[in-house]
Amino acid sequence: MIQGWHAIRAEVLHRIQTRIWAQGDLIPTEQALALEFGCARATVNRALRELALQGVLERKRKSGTRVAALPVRKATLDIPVIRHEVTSRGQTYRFHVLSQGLSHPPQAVEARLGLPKQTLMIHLQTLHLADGHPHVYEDRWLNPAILPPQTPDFAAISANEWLVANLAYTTGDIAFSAEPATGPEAAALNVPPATALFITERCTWGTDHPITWVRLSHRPGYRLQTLL
Amino acid sequence: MIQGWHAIRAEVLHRIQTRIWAQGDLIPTEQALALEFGCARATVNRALRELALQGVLERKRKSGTRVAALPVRKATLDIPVIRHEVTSRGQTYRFHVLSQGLSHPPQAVEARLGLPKQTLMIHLQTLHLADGHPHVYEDRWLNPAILPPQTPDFAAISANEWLVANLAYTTGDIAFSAEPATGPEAAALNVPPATALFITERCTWGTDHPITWVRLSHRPGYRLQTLL
DNA sequence: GATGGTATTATGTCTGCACATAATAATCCC
DNA sequence: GGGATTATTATGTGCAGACATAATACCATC
Repeated sequence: MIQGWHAIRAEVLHRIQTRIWAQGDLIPTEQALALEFGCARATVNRALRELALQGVLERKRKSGTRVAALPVRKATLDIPVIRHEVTSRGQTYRFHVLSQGLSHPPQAVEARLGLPKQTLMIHLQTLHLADGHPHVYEDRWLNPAILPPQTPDFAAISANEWLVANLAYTTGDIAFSAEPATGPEAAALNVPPATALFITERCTWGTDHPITWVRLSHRPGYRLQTLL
Repeated sequence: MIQGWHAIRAEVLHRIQTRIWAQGDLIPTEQALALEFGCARATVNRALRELALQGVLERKRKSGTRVAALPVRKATLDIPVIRHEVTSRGQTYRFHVLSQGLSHPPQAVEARLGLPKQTLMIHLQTLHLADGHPHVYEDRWLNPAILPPQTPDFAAISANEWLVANLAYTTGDIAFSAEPATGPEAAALNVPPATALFITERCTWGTDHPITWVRLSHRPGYRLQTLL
């Protein structure tokens, strides 16, 4: 006897893996499965919903549920605060603000954040260190409009942490790429120019205003990893 | 009057954003919220569960639900089949198998897949093209034990697609990094040696056997992007 | 005071039922 | 035949109530 939505999910997955239900096939209705498994429809629904979220099944009202034909696998990445990423590996964390100032961001940044031209923004360049070694070079543009009258001391608390602590829950997007180290990056990370660096680029918006654009250049050897 | 779990989720998020419930705070119990919103506890549960999945809330039995103090943002990436990635941008897709053979994988690959030493594996090197231009260079090791007696023709169907079509639903892990182009990569992608390349490395297991190890070297300029 | 059992509590899950909604199939009318 | 209307159907969501489970708080005992 199968019970619990976990078990049902497992059973359905099993039937897919063993091709009892092949890719593209329509599987029985929730009703039918509930009857077969001897449980309520809600329980079957819970299991199937989970699998649909994962990309294994495709569901449509009235049409029914089918096994995804060309499954787009979904991987979930955790984006931790840098300090956590470092200390969770048992390393000590420090950071230096390399430069801080008010200036006009490059056009690309303005455009990405949807700001009018010639907006003055806070420009921060920070080096994050793990066990004293360069770990990440951070290049950040920050919308001054979202800061309190008394600008926080970003030498004491990193901009990243100040933001997550003070602007809870924002939307945004994130992109990963590989790029050759520019001059400042190479100097900060202490690597030869044009070294292959893993780049994280993030844009963040609040409910009404753009907040920040940040580009993280990770030390060589950095890997972003997750389970499928 | 608030109704629907979507609305409840939005309301809770709003209260967090406006600091009615600050970070680290315990929020009211499902009971209490259900009473306040005039709905069933199950509905509140649905909304809170969703937010917990997203990393906004942390829930523990008996302790209650609290706003995540240092939120680990979770980003979901779609890992499409390469052909889809290309054609969905309106480009034409082709691929060439550069080499195919049976040999001993490097020790690192054996170890990652948990195979005994000196196992013979199928080694495939493939170049994927978008509009005729190199898009991804693929270096794959494939466990022959999982193939049918009659080895499929990987010149006709890419190994990637053959696998998703024939071995539905597997587990595995995936890692992203930046590395300088090696000789074969540079040659295949037609870029100077040591160019910064975005690398995807994936390991896949079936229920009992390891299946494949694959390393994808993306053309310069490639970005992996998602919403937060 | 330390230790181990017990009560309490908030979330996790399940059941059965109901209605809503979207998409398809069937039908009717011109 | 063609187009608009009406059923049908499978999933989406809701409710009220129940028991399970994990974690904590409390208390009795040694």
